[in-house]
Amino acid sequence: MQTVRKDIHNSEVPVLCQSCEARHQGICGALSAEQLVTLSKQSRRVHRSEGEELLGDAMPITGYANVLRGVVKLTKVLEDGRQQVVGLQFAPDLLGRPFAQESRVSVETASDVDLCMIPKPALEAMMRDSGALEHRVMMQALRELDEARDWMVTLGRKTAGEKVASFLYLIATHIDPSEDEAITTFDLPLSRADIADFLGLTIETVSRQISKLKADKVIEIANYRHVTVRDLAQLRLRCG
Amino acid sequence: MQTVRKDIHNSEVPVLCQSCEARHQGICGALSAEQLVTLSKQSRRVHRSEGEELLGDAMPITGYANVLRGVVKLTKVLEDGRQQVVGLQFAPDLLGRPFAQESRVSVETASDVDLCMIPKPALEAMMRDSGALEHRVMMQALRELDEARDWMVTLGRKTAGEKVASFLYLIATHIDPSEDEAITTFDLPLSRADIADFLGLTIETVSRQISKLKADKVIEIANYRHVTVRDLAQLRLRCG
DNA sequence: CGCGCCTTTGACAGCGCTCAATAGGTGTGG
DNA sequence: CCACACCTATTGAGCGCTGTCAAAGGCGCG
Repeated sequence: MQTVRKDIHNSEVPVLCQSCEARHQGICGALSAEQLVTLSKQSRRVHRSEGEELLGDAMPITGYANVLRGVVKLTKVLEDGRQQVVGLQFAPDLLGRPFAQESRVSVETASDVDLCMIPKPALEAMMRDSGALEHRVMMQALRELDEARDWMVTLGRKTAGEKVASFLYLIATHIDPSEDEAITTFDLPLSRADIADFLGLTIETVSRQISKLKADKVIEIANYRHVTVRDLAQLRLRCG
Repeated sequence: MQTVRKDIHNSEVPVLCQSCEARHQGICGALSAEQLVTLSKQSRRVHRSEGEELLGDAMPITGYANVLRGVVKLTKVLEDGRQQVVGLQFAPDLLGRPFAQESRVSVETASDVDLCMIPKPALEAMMRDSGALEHRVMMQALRELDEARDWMVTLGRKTAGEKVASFLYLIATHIDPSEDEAITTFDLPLSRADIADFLGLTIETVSRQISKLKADKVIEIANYRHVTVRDLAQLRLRCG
């Protein structure tokens, strides 16, 4: 006769969560089946198309959301309109600045995305109950801090060529959360304008640098968006 | 007869901690007198002079430290020597990337500093016991993340003049943790080289922009380091 | 097929970097 | 007390990278 461990028995895991990535690598991995049921009752999956604003800067935060598929960008804008992308969120990241009353960034979809929306009180109550959950949220915040600091070096000290190479390398290593290694062919989840705002450049400079990488046979590009990395080592080298 | 609340009765607070800023605004504010005693037994106050390296990049982390006075800079270096300051820590910030095995930044004193060193196992054990402590550490990490993202806008989208104004404004509002408002006269805690590495500029450009602010009567400078802000509104305006 | 949007490419200008010389402040020794 | 050295900061000249402005090319969609 087979032993059944309660916490992984699928009949106790909400249908919504059964094939969900956030339950493994994401924050829901810190929850028991029981907690998962409680949380899933208040959550709902939604789809958002490319270019939608999920939350504006200085808007009150009403909830959190797990990214299940796609890419979400966090941006800040200066008064005169200059824009900077300050973060990219991939599955299974949690969206939403924990414990903040209002957003300090604008949150927009960079591609089509699937989200699992969680009301703010629901997740925060569960964080108070479960140290393990709060710990996992903290670990994500710390990882985001590491990534932000890595990117500050790129923004402050790299040339345009190095910035574009760094961006392509980042996407190659982050686009598919299930892969540990970099993948060498993928669709860019960002427009040239978004890439420029992420790198602190203009679209023209981004375009020129991409063309140079193409001319140097480091990458190939079809239909503006579909990238094949022909020489990953060379791309890595050009990151500075 | 006076009521004595145990948790604030000074005779129970370790001597080391009695006049310590970290006990109020810093992470130690989350601790009971009893926990404070436990932690203080394993901690020690130390002084470090300007320009000392506290921890190298990729070095194993042996402990945490509260900044009690002075400024500490976190830097990253590219292989060819280009350097970027990715964070500044003022009192009563906690130094040390929580739960990391090794450092991802180089930690150096930017000025003379006083620190309260805490062994890694001691603080982490107490975080496991005290959700309130872990929560406070998390809140600091989230604040640092907010600050890093603010700075990404400065690095990616501001002109040299705006960068220097932003730096001076940051120092005016952060140098003295006891002041809520910006203070208008202070000593720069960073050399021109450090400022340049923080702003992603060269020392020459930093110098030129400071001279311009001086010529425009926005600030005055004595002895290279002592700054008086003559027109704070104008300085704010020039931050972009 | 024609229109609109995104991207690419080109010409030119300007901001910030590089290289170099000068100025100012600090510390030491005569 | 001053002369000198050393270090940091300032100032200047020239150039190159990246931004600006403009036009053309490519893809999707009606």
